[in-house]
Amino acid sequence: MTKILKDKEKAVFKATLDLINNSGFHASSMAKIAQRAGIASGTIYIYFESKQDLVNKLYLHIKEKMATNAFKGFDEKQSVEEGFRTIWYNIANYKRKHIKEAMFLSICDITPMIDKNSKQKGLEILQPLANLCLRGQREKVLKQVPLQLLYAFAINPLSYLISEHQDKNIKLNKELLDHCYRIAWDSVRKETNNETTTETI
Amino acid sequence: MTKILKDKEKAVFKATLDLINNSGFHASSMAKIAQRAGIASGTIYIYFESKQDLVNKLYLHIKEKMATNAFKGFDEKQSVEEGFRTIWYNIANYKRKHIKEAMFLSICDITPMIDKNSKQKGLEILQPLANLCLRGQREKVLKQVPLQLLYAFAINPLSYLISEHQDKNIKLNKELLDHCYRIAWDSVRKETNNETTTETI
Amino acid sequence: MTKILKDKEKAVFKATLDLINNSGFHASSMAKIAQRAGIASGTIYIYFESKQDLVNKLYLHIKEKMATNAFKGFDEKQSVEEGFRTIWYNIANYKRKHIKEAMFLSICDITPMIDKNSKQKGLEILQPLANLCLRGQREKVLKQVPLQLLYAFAINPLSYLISEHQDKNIKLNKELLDHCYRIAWDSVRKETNNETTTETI
Amino acid sequence: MTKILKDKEKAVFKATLDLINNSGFHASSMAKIAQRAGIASGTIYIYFESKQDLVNKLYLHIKEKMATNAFKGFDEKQSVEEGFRTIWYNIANYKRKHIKEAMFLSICDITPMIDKNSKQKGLEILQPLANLCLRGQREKVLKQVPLQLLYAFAINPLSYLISEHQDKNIKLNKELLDHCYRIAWDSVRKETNNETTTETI
DNA sequence: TATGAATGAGCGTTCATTCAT
DNA sequence: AATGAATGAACGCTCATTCAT
Repeated sequence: MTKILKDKEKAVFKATLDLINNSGFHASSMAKIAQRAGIASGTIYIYFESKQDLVNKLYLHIKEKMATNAFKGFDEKQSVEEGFRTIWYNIANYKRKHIKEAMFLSICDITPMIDKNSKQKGLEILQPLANLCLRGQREKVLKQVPLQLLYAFAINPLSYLISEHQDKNIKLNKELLDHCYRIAWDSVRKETNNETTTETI
Repeated sequence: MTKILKDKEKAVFKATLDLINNSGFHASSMAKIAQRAGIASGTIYIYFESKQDLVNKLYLHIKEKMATNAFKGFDEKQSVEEGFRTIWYNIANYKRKHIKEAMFLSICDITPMIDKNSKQKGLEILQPLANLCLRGQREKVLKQVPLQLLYAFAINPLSYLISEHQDKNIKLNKELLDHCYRIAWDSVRKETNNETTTETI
Repeated sequence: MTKILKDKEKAVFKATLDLINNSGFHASSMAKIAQRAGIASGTIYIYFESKQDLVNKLYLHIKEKMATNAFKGFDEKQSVEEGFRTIWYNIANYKRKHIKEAMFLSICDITPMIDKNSKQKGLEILQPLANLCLRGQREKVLKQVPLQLLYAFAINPLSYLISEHQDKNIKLNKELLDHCYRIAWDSVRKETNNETTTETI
Repeated sequence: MTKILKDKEKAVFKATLDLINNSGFHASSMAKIAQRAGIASGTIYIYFESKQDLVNKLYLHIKEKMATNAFKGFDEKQSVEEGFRTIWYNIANYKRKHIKEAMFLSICDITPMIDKNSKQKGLEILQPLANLCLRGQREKVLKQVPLQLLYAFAINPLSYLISEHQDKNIKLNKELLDHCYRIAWDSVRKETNNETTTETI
C-alpha cells in the first residue's frame, strides 16, 4: 500500500519533517526545505504540486507507515484484549522509535495545516482499530461509550507522553510503558461489578 | 490577578484567538487580526510589542482565566479525591464553555508558537494541581508514577474530546462528562488489590 | 537677530540635534525626539509645522548662532588679514566648543535634508565674510580666484578636522589650531613674488 | 582587484547611487531602487543580503574604483612632490568625471550610513597616499603635522569644490584645477625660510 | 497648551511559485 | 529531470501626523 519513494522525495520528506517540527509550517520555506534536502527549490515542484500538496502527502505517508506498523501481528481472530494490546504496543513503540514522525502527526491533528480531505483519509487508516473496539463493545469487553472516549483515554495520551519524553521530562522506558498500558487498558475495558463504587470503605 | 483589559486589547485578543484557531499562527497576519478587531494595524503595536508578544500574552491570559476557574471551590483541606474531582470538573466545564480558548491552548502546547519563558509561566499556573497529585501519592491514594502520566491520562484527554465535540463527532453533555470523569479518576487512583490482575481466569 | 526660544523649543532642538547626529534624519523619529525632549510627540506640532520645518529651523538657528559668534570683534574697518584672522578663529573656536552643532551643519551641507530655501538663507548669513574676501581681492591681498576656492581651502577644512577631532584621531588644541590657521591663511593670501615657483633650488 | 559586476548588480548600484545622492539613505527605499534599476524588489536580495549590505558594497566598490584611478602612474620611486601631484590630479580628475560617485563618497564620510567595518576598509584603500605623506615628512618636504591636516587642506576641499561645480556656482575647468593644485601643494609642503613670517612689513 | 492613542501608508524583507536554461 | 534567478504580493513593523480630551 505504501508508495515506494524516489530518493529525492525521501529527502524532501525528511527535510520537511524536521523543519516543520522545529519551526512550524509557515516558517519552513520551500527554499529551506530544498536546501536541507540537497536539491534546488524548483525541483520540489517536479514531485509535488505545491507546498500544501507536499505536507498533505507527507502526512499520509507517515500515517500509513504508522498504520502498517500498528497492525503488525494483529489478527481479527485474536481476542479483543489481545488485539488491543498488540495494537497499543505497536503504536507506542512506533512513536517511541519515531519521535519526529509522532510529533509531526500530533501537530497535524491539531493544526489547520493539513487539508480536510487528507485528514479524512488519515482517519480511515486506523479503521481496523475502530472495528476492534466496536467488536469489544458488542462482546461486552469494552465500555459502552463513544469510540472517541476510548481513543481519548487509551491512545491519545501517548502523544502527550512522547512530547514529554522528547522534552526530557520523563523517560518512557519499557517499565513506564507497561504502566501506561495498564492505565490505558483499564480506561477502556468494562469495569467488573466490584469496581463500580470508587469510594469503598 | 488577571489584568483588566482595555476594549481594544480585548478585541485584539478575540480576533487573534479566532484567527489562529482557524488558520494557525503564521497565516494569521497582523493586518487580518487588526481588520477583524476593527482597528488599524499600527494600533496593535500600542498594546503589544510584537506579534510574538501578542500571542504570549494571549496564551498567559487564557491560561490564567482557566486556572482561576480550575481552582474555584478547591481547598487544600479537601481530600485528594474531592479536590481532584473539583478541579477536573472545573477544567472540563471551562473547556466545554470556552471551546475556542481550549483549542487555542492545545495548539500552544504542541506548536513552537509560544516563547519558552511564557510556556514555563503557563505551567506554573497549574502548580496547585501538581501539588494535589503529589499529596495524593504521599497519601497512597494516587498511582506512584510520574505526574506526567497522571496528567496524560486524566486531564489531557479533555483536549481531544473538546475537539471532537467541536467537530460534532460526539456530544459532550453532562452524562458523557460523568463517564469521562469516572475513567479519568480510575486512571490516576491507586488500584485496590482485587484489581491488580487484569487477566483473571 | 536670533529668536528667543521657549523652553520646549530648546529641548526639541537639543534632542533633534543629538539624534540626527547619531542616526541621521529618517532614523530620528518624532516619537524619539519627543521622548528625548521630555514632551509628548503631539506637542512638537504646536511649535513646528512638520519634521521638515523642525530641521529647517534648527539648521537656521545653529547657523545664526555660529554667525553671531563668527563676526564677534570683527569690524569692516579692520585690515583684510586682521578681519580674516578674527573670523577664522571665531569660527574655529565655535566649532571646537560646539562640536555637535558643527557636525550637524556639515551633515546639512552635504545631505538633501534641508530645504533649498533654508539652505540659501543659511548661506546669506555668512555674507560679511564673502564681502571681506571680495575687498581682499580688490586690495590685492587675496588670490584672484572664485570665492568658493577660498572657502574650500580656508574654512571648509575645519569641518573635516572637527570630525577627526570628535573621532579622537587628532587633538585639535590651541597649538594645532595655530598650525591650521597658518595653512588656511597661506591658502587664500596672494603669493609674494618669490613664492611663485615651488621648485626653487 | 575590483570585482566584475553582473548586469543587475550594476543596475542596482547605479540606481542606489542616484537615489541616495538625491534623497539620502532612508528616503531611498528598496522599492524605488528596484524600480529605477528595472527589476523586482525581491531580486535585489539575490545579490545583496540587505539594504545595509548594498550600500556598504556600493561604497567599497566606488572607493576601489577611485583608488585604482588615484594611483595610476604613481610609483614609489617618484619624488614626493611628483607623487603627490600625480595622485592629487588623479583624484581631482576622477571626481570631476565622476561627480555622482564623488558626492556619494562625501555623504558616506559624514553620515552614519556605512558600517564601521566597511569604512575602515575604505580608509585602507588610500594607504599608499598616507605612506607617501609620511615619507614626505621624513624627507622634510612636507609639514610636520598630523596627516589629517594635510588631508583636510589638500584633498578634502575637492569634495566641496565638486559640489559647487555640480551646483553651477563655479566651473572647475583645467585652469581652475591648476589654481587649486597650487593651493593644495602649498598647504602641505614645508615652508621655505623666507615665508615663515606672514606679517612682513 | 499639552497629551498620546490612533491611523494607514510605506518600510525592509521573505516567500511560494514559475520558467528559461 | 534539474536548476536557481526572478517575480511581486504579503509579511511584521514604524512612522509623521491628527485630534479628542
